[in-house]
Amino acid sequence: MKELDKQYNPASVEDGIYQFWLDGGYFHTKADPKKKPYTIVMPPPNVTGQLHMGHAMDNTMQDILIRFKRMQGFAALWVPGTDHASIATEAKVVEAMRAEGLTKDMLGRDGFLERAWEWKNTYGNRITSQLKKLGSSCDWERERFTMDEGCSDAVKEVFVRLYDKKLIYRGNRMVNWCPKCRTSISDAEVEYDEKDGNFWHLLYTVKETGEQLELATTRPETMLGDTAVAINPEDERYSHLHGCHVILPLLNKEIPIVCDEHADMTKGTGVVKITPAHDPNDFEVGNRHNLPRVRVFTYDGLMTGPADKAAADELFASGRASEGEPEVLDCGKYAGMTTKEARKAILVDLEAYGALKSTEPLKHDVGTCYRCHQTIEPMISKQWFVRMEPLAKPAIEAVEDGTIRYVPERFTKNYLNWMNNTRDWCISRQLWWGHQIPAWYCADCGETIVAKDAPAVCPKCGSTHLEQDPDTLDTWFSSALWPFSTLGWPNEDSEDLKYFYPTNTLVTGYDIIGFWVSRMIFSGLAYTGKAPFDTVCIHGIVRDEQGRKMSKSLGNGIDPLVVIEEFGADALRFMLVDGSTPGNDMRYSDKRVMAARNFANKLWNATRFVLMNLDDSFVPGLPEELDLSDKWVLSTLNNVVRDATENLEKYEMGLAAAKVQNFIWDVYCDWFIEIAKVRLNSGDARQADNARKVLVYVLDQALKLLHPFMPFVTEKLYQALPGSAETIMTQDWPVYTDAFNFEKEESDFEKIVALIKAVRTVRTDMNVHPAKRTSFIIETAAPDAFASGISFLEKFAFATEITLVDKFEGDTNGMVQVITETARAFMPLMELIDRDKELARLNKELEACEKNIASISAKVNNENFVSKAPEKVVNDMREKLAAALQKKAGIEESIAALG
RNA sequence: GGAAGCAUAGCUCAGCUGGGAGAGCAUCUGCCUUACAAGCAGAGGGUCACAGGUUCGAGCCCUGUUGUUUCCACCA
Repeated sequence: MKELDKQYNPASVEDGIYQFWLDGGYFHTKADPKKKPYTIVMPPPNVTGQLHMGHAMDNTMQDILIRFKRMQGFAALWVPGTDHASIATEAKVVEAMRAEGLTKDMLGRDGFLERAWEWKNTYGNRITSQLKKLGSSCDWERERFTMDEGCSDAVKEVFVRLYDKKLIYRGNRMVNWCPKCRTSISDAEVEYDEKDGNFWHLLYTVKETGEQLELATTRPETMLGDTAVAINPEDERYSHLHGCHVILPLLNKEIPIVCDEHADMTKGTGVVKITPAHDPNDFEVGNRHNLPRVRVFTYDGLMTGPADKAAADELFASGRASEGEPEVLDCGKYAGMTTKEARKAILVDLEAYGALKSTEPLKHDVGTCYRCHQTIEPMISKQWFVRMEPLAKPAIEAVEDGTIRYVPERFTKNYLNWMNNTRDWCISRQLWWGHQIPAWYCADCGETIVAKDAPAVCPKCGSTHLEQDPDTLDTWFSSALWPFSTLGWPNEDSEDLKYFYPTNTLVTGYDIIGFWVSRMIFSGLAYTGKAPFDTVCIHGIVRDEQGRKMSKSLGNGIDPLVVIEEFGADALRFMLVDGSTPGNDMRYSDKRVMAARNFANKLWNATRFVLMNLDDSFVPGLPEELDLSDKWVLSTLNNVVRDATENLEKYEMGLAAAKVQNFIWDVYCDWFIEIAKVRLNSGDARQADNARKVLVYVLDQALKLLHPFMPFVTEKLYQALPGSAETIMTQDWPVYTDAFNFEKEESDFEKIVALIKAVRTVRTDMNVHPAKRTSFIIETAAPDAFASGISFLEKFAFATEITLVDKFEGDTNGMVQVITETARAFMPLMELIDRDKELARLNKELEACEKNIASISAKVNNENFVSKAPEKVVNDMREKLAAALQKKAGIEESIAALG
């Protein structure tokens, strides 16, 4: 038999095993009419990314499910791929260029894209090669990229379809603008950080009455763009001002006082300044009251100046300004300042003007860009939007009617909340890296043409002066299509699409339900007519040992690759699921990785032991006769098979892992192997062979149960077993069978175990050295059970000869007595201990036993309990009472004998 | 402002449709027992956050309170 090292060294075998799997093509799955499909699409990591603990957990869970289903006989497909991550990647490429003194403008679009693709080709495989280290059994032959040809085609197809249905439109709307990334971002991409700020109380003079109207703002620099102040129509304090005007300080410009619900009477003075071009709420107010929109910031986050104004004026003069285009103010002395500088300067001037009443410190949340954490500026900008309302409706229904199920269920609410409140989705980005919007504008007649391919001439005027929209689409626009764009859509005839779609399980973190999950759901329903998956399995995030989020800025991230290198991928994987609950966050812990590593080593050594006991003549299979321990271990295994399978089917991976581990360590290693040694060393060749057969059989099954969790070590060990196939990956998942349902033997064996444990406890208590063995007399009402376990008792209870009696009548003098619920053992050990101590021990046991009896009888004697509790519960309780009474009697007799 | 999660042993966490509180780590005591010291055999350690309620019976269900984390919305 093959020799194994004394310690398992994962680093030396994992890469080889992974290569073996790749070479064997075991990850590749094709449409197979004989099998049922099971499909997972991997949430595509960013090409810019490096594997972090979140990926490790996410992919471990997916791999567990895929390996489990594959072994169950499904055509299990796991589609891997990467996301182009427009903003993140573009930022990285720009950064790399800056090091060479280059800018985007210097390279131009084509030159920049060339660089970006180069970058992608160089670094884009990093994350996928890292996923391989983890053991991910994805079908790499189907690896996709959101900007590959197929995905790009799907994107264009969707864009054109939505445009034709008027579900995509272009217009001047309020968007979140990141001046640093120089692009719009969607509402979902804005993160709110709490920052220290001020509440500045300003005074605007009412033109008609001359009174000073007080209002408060956190952003005084926007006042140059104010085109009204609002009061609530119900507010009696200001009813006399309806129809009046105020003089905007610094600009000395007359702007109206308007009545609008937006002005909240309970807040501040109830007066609010209205800047339609730079605040989402003010934008709405502006629309309601037809207020002019005056833009005072440039798209770089500077105050607008004469050139900006001139450009805008020219646009208006040309008659080409689109509807809703804002006017631009020349901010004069503030022009060119950053908003921060402008704020300072304006405050100084307001104070000098007498318009600054007071300053009040205030902590408030400021919207920042999720990528660069620059403060975002709400700006009016001409962008493309997806009309969400009609798309959201079916997506809500699909979850409400159970077509799609969230696990754990509570995330349904999270999703529905998102879907019910979603606003139109801004999908255009002022970036170059991504899917360029398939819209062309006619330079001659202004016509917009939306098509998958570039039109040769303008269909309206025949002009050839067509220019494609320079913007690209939000990254999530393409990842929303991922479950079907990766399977061949929009080609409806695609075999893969027909067979593998809809997919089954989506595994992802709760943090991207809004970003991604919801968009896949409405997209799948809208374009394929089908929900893209039936189950969304949501997991939490991995935190550091102190419970903090792992983040770059804290520098507390733990590199999974380093952990894998030291402890093995299996250990990391096991740690990430063992003892975890679906949807809950978990903490990374070195100690727990080590515990998992130790478990792998334990399994390794158990297998080593089994193999050491085999020779070339060994024939695997179950023996014809099974002894008590065989039946016990098979029965226990059988239960674990049933329970772990059930757990996996319910996505309870943590429970499944714990049960399998418990079986392997506590049942198989600690008891069955030890017990099998009796037969192995008995000198009885037939008995020894029986033991070998059961050892190998159970080990084989256990390896299969553990394989989804710890693929590497189980593969390595499986291959070392005699009679094993070439890989464990494609072996049948163990199934529950009535043939192994040995309830009686299980219970008999447990009686013996109870006695052994009791004897061990007493001996440890009394400091009896293991080498000291004694004869044994066992008094029991269940002699059959103990008779078949004599050899076990000899070994584990340190017995020399064992006598079984119904009732021990001999001299108990000098006997230590060990009492369980089903037996009473007498061991001549008295010379080793002191009688008073022994008496104290027995009395203590008696006390515990009596306490136990009291609590059980309280129940059994309670008429309400007996009449209302289920019969089984009552019977169980009665049995427990009987057993406890028996034990008590035993202890009492022992005490009497001593006394 | 709305919603959700969490609170169980010293630490980190499990605990199924309600039926006598569990694991790992840590601690203490013995063991180099022929697979494994990354191990083996034992032991100690819990008012299941608090207060009510439902129930024969509550860690689990309901209400409230406190602490904590997160998501969404708002923030003139």
